[in-house]
Amino acid sequence: MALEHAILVSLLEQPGSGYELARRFERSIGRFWTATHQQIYRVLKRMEADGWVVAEEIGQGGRPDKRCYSVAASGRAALTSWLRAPVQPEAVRHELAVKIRGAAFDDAGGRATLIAEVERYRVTHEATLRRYLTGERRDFPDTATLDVGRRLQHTVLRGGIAYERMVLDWLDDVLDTLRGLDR
Amino acid sequence: MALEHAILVSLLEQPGSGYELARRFERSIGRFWTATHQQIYRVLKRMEADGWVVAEEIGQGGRPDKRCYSVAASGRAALTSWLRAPVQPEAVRHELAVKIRGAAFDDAGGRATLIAEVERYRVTHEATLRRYLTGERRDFPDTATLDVGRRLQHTVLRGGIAYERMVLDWLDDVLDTLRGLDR
DNA sequence: TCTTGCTATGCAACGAGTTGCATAGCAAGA
DNA sequence: TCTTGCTATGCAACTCGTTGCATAGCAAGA
Repeated sequence: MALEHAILVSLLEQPGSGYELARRFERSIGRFWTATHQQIYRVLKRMEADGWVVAEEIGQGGRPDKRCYSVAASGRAALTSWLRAPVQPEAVRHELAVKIRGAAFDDAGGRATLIAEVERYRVTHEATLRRYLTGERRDFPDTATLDVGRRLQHTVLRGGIAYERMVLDWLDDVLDTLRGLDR
Repeated sequence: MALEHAILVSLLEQPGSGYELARRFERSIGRFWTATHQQIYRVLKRMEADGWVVAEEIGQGGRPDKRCYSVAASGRAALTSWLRAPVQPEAVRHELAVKIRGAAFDDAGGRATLIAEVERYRVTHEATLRRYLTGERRDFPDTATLDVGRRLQHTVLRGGIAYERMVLDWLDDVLDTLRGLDR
């Protein structure tokens, strides 16, 4: 029941179409709330029916019309009351941790495969960290002069950076452990 | 499609009933894969129908029978092939991050409420970290003499500890930022 | 020219996860 | 004695999320 709220925040930061939202979820918002375009379109429909957002039809000659959404008063009210409600505890789903414990029940060959997978996984997290750091330099060059919204965005990004650094350190630990088992 | 595999790992570490599994998911496994008892019972039924696990009925005089599950050969084979398959990228869902960015669209009163929420949230993560550290001292006192399974369990626990420490540091950062906005 | 890929939206079917409720006996404490 | 809480399992209804597919025109490069 929270994709609505992520969409409201994104639309308040910048109105846009379902397609544009889907791309933002791949980049910015999707760092901490993933969603596919099908999900976004479906939820936008419901939000429009509930009067949380309003759409402006934009014809584009030939192509399907683009529906540019922005937040209505009742959507903003819904967001406010959600913002003030208690934070729910996270539902953790960490597949890799399950696989690592499962590695006790595989043989050395299987563990070698897992080591290769962890290395690949590590590369993607390295790339994510680099992307975050590049974005930080680009979007938040001067910390002193930021408005409220930008300061909050920067704090969330710092959280992403801290997370990626922690993951990379832990993956090194995991690789050491896995390599130590069959040697 | 992955709760099955978390259950297989847990049953290989120690056979048990649906109820016992549910309690393990609250404590140990649930640190990185949450599941309710309803989900676990339903999936166990399916796994039994597929021949992945076998149940031993244990009458207990009066109470409903306890069904003690253990992993069958085909379940173990299914786990092995899953262990060797590529690790899926995590689907991140971090409600608090959405609320922090949303705080730009609330007033000082709303942000004060959020600060109180973040403080409460921080207390729960402090408690989690303490629980992990206590468990580490209890279950892994002597690192040198551990078998394969225990070493892997310890590595996963170290990941949990690193995660909680990172979260606590970040929450301090978040609190500083939020408090700085309306002062 | 042909193919690939991008913008832009959407349906249908399925699988995963949540919530509320129900049963039922035993044990411990107020 | 009465209530609360634990062990132990489960159904039904619902919402959330994923996967596969479909349309349709334009732009860029092989």
